Amino acid sequence: MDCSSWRSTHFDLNANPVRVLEDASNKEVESHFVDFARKVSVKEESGALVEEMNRVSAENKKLTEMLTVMCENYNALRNQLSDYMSKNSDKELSGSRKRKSESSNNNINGVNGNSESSSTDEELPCKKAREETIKAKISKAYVRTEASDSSLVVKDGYQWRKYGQKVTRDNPCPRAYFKCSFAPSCPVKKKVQRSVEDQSVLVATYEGEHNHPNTSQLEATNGSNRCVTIGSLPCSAGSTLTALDLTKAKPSSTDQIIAKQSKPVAKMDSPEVRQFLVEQMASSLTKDPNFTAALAAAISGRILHQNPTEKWSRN
DNA sequence: CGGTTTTGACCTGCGC
DNA sequence: GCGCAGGTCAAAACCG
Repeated sequence: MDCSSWRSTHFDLNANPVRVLEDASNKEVESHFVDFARKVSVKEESGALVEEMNRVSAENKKLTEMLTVMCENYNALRNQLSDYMSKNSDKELSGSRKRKSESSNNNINGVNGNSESSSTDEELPCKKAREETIKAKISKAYVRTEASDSSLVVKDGYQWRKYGQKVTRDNPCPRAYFKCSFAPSCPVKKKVQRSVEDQSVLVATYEGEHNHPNTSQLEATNGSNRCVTIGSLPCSAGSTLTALDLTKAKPSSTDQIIAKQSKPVAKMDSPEVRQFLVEQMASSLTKDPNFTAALAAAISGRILHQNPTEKWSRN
C-alpha cells in the first residue's frame, strides 16, 4: 500500500494554500493601503490605518503560528493513526463481526471442518475470490459531528440512498445502511453508526469502489461549488486520506473527517487537479471578508477538539 | 409524481 | 435444529 505520497500531497494541499493566501492577502492589503494613503493623504487617518494594519498583521502572525502548531500536531496524530492502522489492520479485519467477508474467509479451511458443506469444489474458490475482493475494498472513516446532530449523515461528496437501519447488540445507537444512489451500476455500500465511546463521532464503513465521479468534485470542476471540498471525503473507497477542514464555521461543512483507506484516487492525485483546487481555494477565500473570522473559528475549534482527535488515533 | 426515508418482516450465517 | 444477530427487502409514508 503506497499511499504516503498521496497523503503528503493532500496534506500540502491543506497547508500550502494557507501560506499562499497569507502572502497574497498581505500583498493585496498592503497595495490597497498604499494606494489609499496616497489618495487621501490625511496623516491622522493613515496613522490610524497603519495602526490597524499593524494590529491585523500581528493577529495574522499569531494565527499563522497557531496554524503551524496545529499542523504539526495534526501531522503527529496522522502518523500515530497510520502506525496504529498498519499494526492493527489484520486484527481488525479478522476480528470483525462481519460474516460474509471475513469470518467465512478465515474459517474456510474448516474450523468446523464439516465435510458435508453445501459448497461445491467449483463454488469455493469463486466465493473466496469474491469475498477477498470485497474485503480488500473495505474502508473506515471517522467523522466528527455536532453532539446535538442526531442524523447519521456523512457528507462525503457522494449521493446515498438509505435502505435500512438496525440496532446492533454492541452499540445502542442504530446503524444505518446506505447504497450509492447510482446503484445498481455502482455497487458501493456504506454503514454509518455512532461511536460507542464518543457519540459525536460517526463511524462510516465503506464497501466497494465507486465507478463514477464524486458529485462534489463535479461541482467544483464546474466552478459552482463555492465551499471548497476540503472537508468532504473524495472517496473512492480504498484510498488513504486525511482532510483538514478550514470551513468549520459553515454548518454544511462541520464534519471533520479522518479516514483510513487503502489506495490513492487517480483524479485527486493529478497535479492539475491539485493546482486547480489550490487556486480555487485561494480565490474563494481571499474574496471572502469572513475568511479571518472563519479561520479563527476553525483554529479554535481544532484546539478544542484536539483531545477527542487523540482519542480516535488510539482507537 | 418520482425519489427518498422509515420500519417491520424476512433472509442468512454462525454458535451452541 | 434452534435461536440470535447482522444484513436486506419492500410497502407505506414522506417530501420537494
